This record gives sequence, C-alpha cells and structure tokens, in this order.
Amino acid sequence: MSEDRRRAVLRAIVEGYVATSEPVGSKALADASALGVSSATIRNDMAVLEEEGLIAQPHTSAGRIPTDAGYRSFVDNLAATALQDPHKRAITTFLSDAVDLNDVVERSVRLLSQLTRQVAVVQYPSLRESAVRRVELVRIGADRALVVVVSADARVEQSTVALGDAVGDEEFERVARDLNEASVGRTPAALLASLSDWAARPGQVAWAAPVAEAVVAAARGGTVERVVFAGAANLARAGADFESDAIGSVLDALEEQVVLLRLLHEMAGEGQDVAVRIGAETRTDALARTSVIAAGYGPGGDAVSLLGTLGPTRMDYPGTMAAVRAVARYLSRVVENE
Amino acid sequence: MSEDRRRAVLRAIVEGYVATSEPVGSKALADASALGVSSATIRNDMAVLEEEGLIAQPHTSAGRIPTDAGYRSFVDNLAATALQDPHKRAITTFLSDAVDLNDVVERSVRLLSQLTRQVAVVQYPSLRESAVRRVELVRIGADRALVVVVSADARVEQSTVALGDAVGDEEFERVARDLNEASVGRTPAALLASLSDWAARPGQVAWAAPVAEAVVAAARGGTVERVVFAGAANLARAGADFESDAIGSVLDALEEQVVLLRLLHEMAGEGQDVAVRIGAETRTDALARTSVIAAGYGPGGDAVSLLGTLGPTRMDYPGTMAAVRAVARYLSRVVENE
DNA sequence: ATTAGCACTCGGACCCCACGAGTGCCAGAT
DNA sequence: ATCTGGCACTCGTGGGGTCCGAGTGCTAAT
Repeated sequence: MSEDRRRAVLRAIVEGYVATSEPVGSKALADASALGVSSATIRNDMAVLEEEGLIAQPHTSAGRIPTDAGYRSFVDNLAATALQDPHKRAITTFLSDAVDLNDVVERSVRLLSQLTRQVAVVQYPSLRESAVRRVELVRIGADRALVVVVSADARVEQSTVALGDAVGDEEFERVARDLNEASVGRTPAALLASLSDWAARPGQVAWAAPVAEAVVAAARGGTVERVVFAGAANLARAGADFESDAIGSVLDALEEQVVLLRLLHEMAGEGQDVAVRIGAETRTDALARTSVIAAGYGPGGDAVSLLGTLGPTRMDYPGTMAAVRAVARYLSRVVENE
Repeated sequence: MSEDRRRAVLRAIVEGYVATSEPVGSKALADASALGVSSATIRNDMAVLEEEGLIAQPHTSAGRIPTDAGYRSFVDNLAATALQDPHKRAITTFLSDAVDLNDVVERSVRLLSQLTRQVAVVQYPSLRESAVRRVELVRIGADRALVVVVSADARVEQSTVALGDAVGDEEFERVARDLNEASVGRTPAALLASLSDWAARPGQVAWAAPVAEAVVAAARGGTVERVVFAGAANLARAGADFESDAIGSVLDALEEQVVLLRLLHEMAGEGQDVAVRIGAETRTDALARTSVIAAGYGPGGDAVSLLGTLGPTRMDYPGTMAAVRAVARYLSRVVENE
C-alpha cells in the first residue's frame, strides 16, 4: 500500500528538516533512510504530498519542507513517544527538593525549558478547586485594608481594598474575626454565597461588601492568572527560524500574557492529554511561525492549570510532547501532595 | 581652546552614531553640526580622540564610532537632561491609578521599558526598613506550616517551614499567637534579636527555632529578592547591535537574575543619583555589549530598592538616564504614601 | 507500481571591478 | 599656533556576470 509509504516519506521529511533545518531532497532521503525504494519513487510520493498541501519547496530547485498541515499530519499520526531515561531522572531529581509551591513552579518552568530547549510556560496552580484555609484582614491605613487569602494548597493571594471611611480598631478586629469564620473551609463557589449573606447581615458594617468581594476574587485565583516563563533565550538561539524582529513580536506576545493565556485555555478545552497548535493554528499573528504544546495539570489529574512550551514550528514534536506530558504528570503529583 | 571643541566633536559623534547606527565621518560632521570648522580640523580632532581611545573606526575607510570609554566620557560630561514633557505626563497618568504594590511595580516596569525602548528592571521594594505588621502561621499539614509576613508597606512574604514533628492544634494556635505578639511592630533588625530570645524561652516548643528563622528571612525580603522585567522584545529590535545569539546570552543573564542583582547592588553603592555602567564595565561577559542604567528608590529617598534599564551600548544615554531618574523619583513618592 | 535516465531550473557561491566615503598628511593661509 | 584646502590612498560595499550542482518532472523501460 503506497499510502503507508507516503506517510513514511512525510515522517522522514519532517524528521530530516527538523534535524538539519535544510530542505530535504529525494536523493538524500533514498540514501539515508530505510525506505528501500529509489529516489524516483520518492519523488512521485513527494509530488502527491505536495498536491495534498503537506509539503512545499522554498524554491524550484530545492528540497521539500513540511507545511503547517504537514506537521499537523505528522503529529496526528504519532505514536506516543516515551521520554528519554536521563530526562526522566532529571525531572525527579530536579523537582524533588523544591521547598514550596513557588519553588516548584519556578523549578518546573526552568526544567521544562531545558529539556525542550524552548520557551516554557507554567501557569500557577489555580485555587479554583481548593478550599480557603484562612482569611486575614490587615489594615494598612485609616481607610484601607489588605486582604490575604491562604488556600488549602498553600497559596497566598492578596489584594487591597478601600474601606470607604475611617474605621475604628475594635470594629475592624471584630469584623476581621467574623470574616475569617465565615470563610474558612469553603471553596470559592461556596464562598460566593456565604459571603454575600455575611455582608448582608442585619447590623453589618458598610464596608463589608467590598471586602467580601475582594476575598472572593482572591479565592478565585487572584486578580490575575499568573504565568511564569523561562528559556526566552532559546528563541533567540533558534537561529534561522526567525528574523530578529519576529523574535521581538513573539517576546511581546509572551509579555502580554493575556493572549497566551487565552490560547492555552482554548487548548485545554480540547480534551487530549497533550494539545498541539502549529503555526497559524495559534490564530495569533505574532505566533504564526511558532507552535505551542500544552498540557493541563492539577490534583487528581484534573487539568485545572496549564503548562507548555512554545517554539518555532520547526521543532522536535515527539520529544517536546513527551517532556510536556511528563512534567505535567509530575506536577500533578506534587500539587496533590502539597 | 581646542579641548572644548574636541569634547563637542565627541558628543556629536556619539549623538550621530546613536541616531543612525552608522559610523560618522568628518565631512558629515562638518556639514551637519554647528561646529563651524572644516572637516580637516575635525579630522585632526578625531585623530586625537582616537589616540585617547575614545573613538575607533570599524575599518580603515569608514567613519568613527565611540568606544566604551568614549561613551563614558560623553556620559560624565553630560548636563542633566530634563525629561520630555509628554513623558512626564505619561508617568503620572500611567502610574496614578495603580491599585496595590504589585500593580505599581508592574506598571512601572512596563512604563519604563516603553519610555526608554529598552529592557526595564524593577526590584520589588525591600522590606528591609519597614516594620512587620503581622505574622501569620498557618498549618498546611501535620508537620508543616506556612509563614506569612505582612509588612507595614503592605507587602506579603511567605515561606513554608517544616515543624519536624506532628504538632497538636491548641499548641499550634498558642505558639502562633505568641509569635505574632513577639514580632509585630519590629523592623527586621529588631526581629532577629527578639525572635531568637523568643525561640529560646524556657519551655518553648522545639519547632520554634525554624519558624523564627523563617519569619526573619521573610521579613528581610523573602527568600529571594524579586525583580521583574519588561520589554525584552526591545532587545531583539535593537537590530544590528546584536547578532542573535548575543541576544540569547543577554536573555539568559536576565533570567539568571542573580548576576543582574549583584550588578545593580554594586551600582547602587556608587552614590550617584543615576549610575551608569557601559559595556565591559558591567564586568559580565554576557553583558559586554550592553549598558545598564540604574537608580535606587525608596521611601524618603533612601535608595533601598533598585530599578533600571539595560540595552545596547549604543543607546540614548541622556534620555534613558532622565527616564530612569524620573521613574525612580515617582516610585519613591508612591512607596512613601503606601 | 517502480526505476533509470535525462533535460531543465534556479538559487547560492564566487569573482571582479568600479565607486565613493573616508582617511592621513602636507603646504599654505590666517 | 591653528585652521583649511587639496590630494593621494585605502578599502568595504554593491552590482553584474558566470558557473555549479542539487533537485525536479517526465518518460520510457522493467
């Protein structure tokens, strides 16, 4: 069946191009790979693949390179690759002596960028599903207070809130104790109900409402969904895959965060274990020449938070996917135990 | 006095090169600038400047470009430039509606990178000088606790600590209350003394010592001195000033943080209002082609924390210095009022 | 269905040369 | 003592032309 061989040719082209970053020609393929057919046959297959839009030639007298669709097909027909052993060991040794959640995230993102030699992104584990362990109200001025929410998974979220008017010390202390009682042990969803009740109690102080709001917001995961990066330098090293102002656009998009977060969320909704967006599939101009590989992680395997990598479309998909998958699994375990 | 004119020539060379990124020749200088002398005279001056090591030619038949020493001389002979008016307004409007310290820092770093079109760095205001407002001890497991320190300037620092052994609930609560009392209102310096006393009290629980340590560390500014970046893309856009793997090294150095922090601290010690390190003066290989401009900021003008920018040596020094100075002043004011 | 052979294409490397910006220096002017 | 005009020289850049070879598509033979 020649269909099979054509897939094999595509695979060989992708692998060759990824390895050398040069277009691969029919002769080179016939010599190097174990396809066992002549270059002429490969040329015919290539013609078909080009017809199907999976490969293209940069110019008439050059070899072929995969198109976005070609990478897509390659990725879809991929048997899950196991992570290399040394990498496996790296994950455990590197992450096992992390001391707190910050540290875990920090180490993870660095590790992931080193394993994949690409830009790595890790979103902080979301509080969404974890109960509130404690709420602290600390005054930082006559009419302002700091709300600190500590969650069961040892995260701390803070925000400041205006009380609207000067508030006496005893009153402040009393309400703070009260608030804590009304909040502890509840998930964000339950909080919403219980705190709006609390703020509406007869005799409740006027500034209870904004405070309650701030607590709920903080419990939901803070005002911002934080993400952390590492390995931006790998972009610059990607060499000929970008001209330098394209690197600039990508770095801008990374700093934006919001674009990337939206993308990651979309990808998480797709339900696979590891999601891949290739080139234009990112639906983002600045990322048109990059691919994003993402996976969710969270306690019990619920994909409540996200991590992933970003790099030029010409990347080692199997290896990167394996690394992302492995780090996501490991992080899930860690978050569970914390 | 020809010495004066020579300075003017150097200044014109620096300004011309910064503006065009091309070596400037004697004829262009004679035509464009208001020096009022012929190109031959300028050539003579150039010869002297080259002798002094302030300028160089990339190749025999090209104009001159400033050396690191040339930039240094230029900067040292600089009258302080006022910030452009639109920029001034940008600072106030952009920063005035920040809601909390995080937000202030976040906005500042972005603003600074936009004003200067370079990479901006802002170190989080250090707790060093501000008293502790509250210490919370929250258990997050049978034998682990989370230490949260809230400072008078509304910062929250956290770290986890191992208790060494399972601890009963009442005991835990009692010690937590105790700890809070022993800490509140003290500066980190005073804390060190008072908490080691506290931990050494007769009858004190065994796990008091590690907890006390964690509190002191957190009060000192957390386990890490955090810095935050913006504008990495500006590096990539700097065009011909870097080849792309040099960008990579710089990005690496930025992620390292520790290198940059050391450098900033050194610079802060120099006592000027705005400190400048040019090229090799950074004493850091990765930054050999970049300059760093830094200023301290803090309540009451005490330079307890740092901010600055980093960019190619070929940069607009007066403008960048003005922007750094202005943002540092503004931040000082904000921190003071918080 | 595969292969060998062949004519054809075309980008990249190489060479060569002319151009011109820029220099250093010297002799004369101020 | 300082500046200027002039001049010969350097050398990097850019344009134009040529050649080479990798790679292709097609066709005829297996």
